[in-house]
Amino acid sequence: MVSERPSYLIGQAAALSGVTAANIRFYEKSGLLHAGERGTNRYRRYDDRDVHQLRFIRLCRAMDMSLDEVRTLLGLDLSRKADCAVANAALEEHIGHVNARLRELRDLQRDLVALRERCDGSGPKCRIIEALHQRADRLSRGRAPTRAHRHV
Amino acid sequence: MVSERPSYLIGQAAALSGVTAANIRFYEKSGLLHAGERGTNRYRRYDDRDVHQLRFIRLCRAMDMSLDEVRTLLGLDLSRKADCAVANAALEEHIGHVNARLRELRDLQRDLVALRERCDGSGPKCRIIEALHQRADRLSRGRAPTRAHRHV
DNA sequence: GGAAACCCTGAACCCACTCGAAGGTCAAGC
DNA sequence: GCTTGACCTTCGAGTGGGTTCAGGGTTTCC
Repeated sequence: MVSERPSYLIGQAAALSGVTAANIRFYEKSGLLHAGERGTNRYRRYDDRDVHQLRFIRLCRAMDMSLDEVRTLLGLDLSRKADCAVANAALEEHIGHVNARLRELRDLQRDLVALRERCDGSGPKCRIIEALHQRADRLSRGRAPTRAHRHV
Repeated sequence: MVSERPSYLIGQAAALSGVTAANIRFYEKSGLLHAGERGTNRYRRYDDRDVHQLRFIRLCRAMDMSLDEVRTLLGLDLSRKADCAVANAALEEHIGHVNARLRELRDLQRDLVALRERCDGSGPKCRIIEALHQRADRLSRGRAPTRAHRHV
């Protein structure tokens, strides 16, 4: 009896990696996961390296990288100097995105909490909505672009 | 000569509100903005209240509310006590979302910076990608749901 | 041999936009 | 009166990163 490398069906790979089966198929279609050979039935088969790769993708996604960024990282060769520089640059840029988003969210958070404290439930009008409308009026003066978000 | 209320074409309303013309049409189709009457040509016409409403929507969107949340707020009557409670609850929930997202991003930020400091450009392998892969392995032990994000 | 639990594909749907094509309207200038 | 160019109209499709569904095939267990 030959000891074979473990081979998983998509559901098992999903359970092991934390990526849903539907999403695994989606990643395959998107070129992030190589479409390996299938069994006699046409079921997909995965091994430990695939599961690792799925976890890697999940980690990057949890870090808010786009699938394009993940694709780039997956294509890098760890032992090449040039590729290391690429990874560095990608990371640097990504940290910039996250920082920007973090600043936005912190400002937003401050605004929201200030808003909440305006409404004590008494008074003839809802102060919250009133405040929002006043804010909208002030928005009129200094006009800014609608979309401030980057991909993160 | 009768003094008429100002009436804007969609492009002017866009310039005044900071919402693109295409987006204004989209909001109308989505039921956030009432489709008013049109002129003899079939051009949309807007007045100052419409522009205000657009700014209000833009503000809420900048606060990362979903269009559904904005629709709710727009449907509220400022002078009704019950509606004020609704606004309060919506805001409370929204603050919760933003807080959760903020926590995630802060953790992420810490991780990314720690990652960056691992790579000094020397050594035979890229430490960044290596570290990411190790992290992916550790991810294996404690499995978590793929999607941690809410709408914000 | 029948039911439950798994797998397959392809397509539709989600959100919040964004863009393009193809055509209608209007004011200014020659 | 005609052209030019800047507006406006509608409709349809595309984006990213998935999720869900319909309509099947396969495997496993009792």
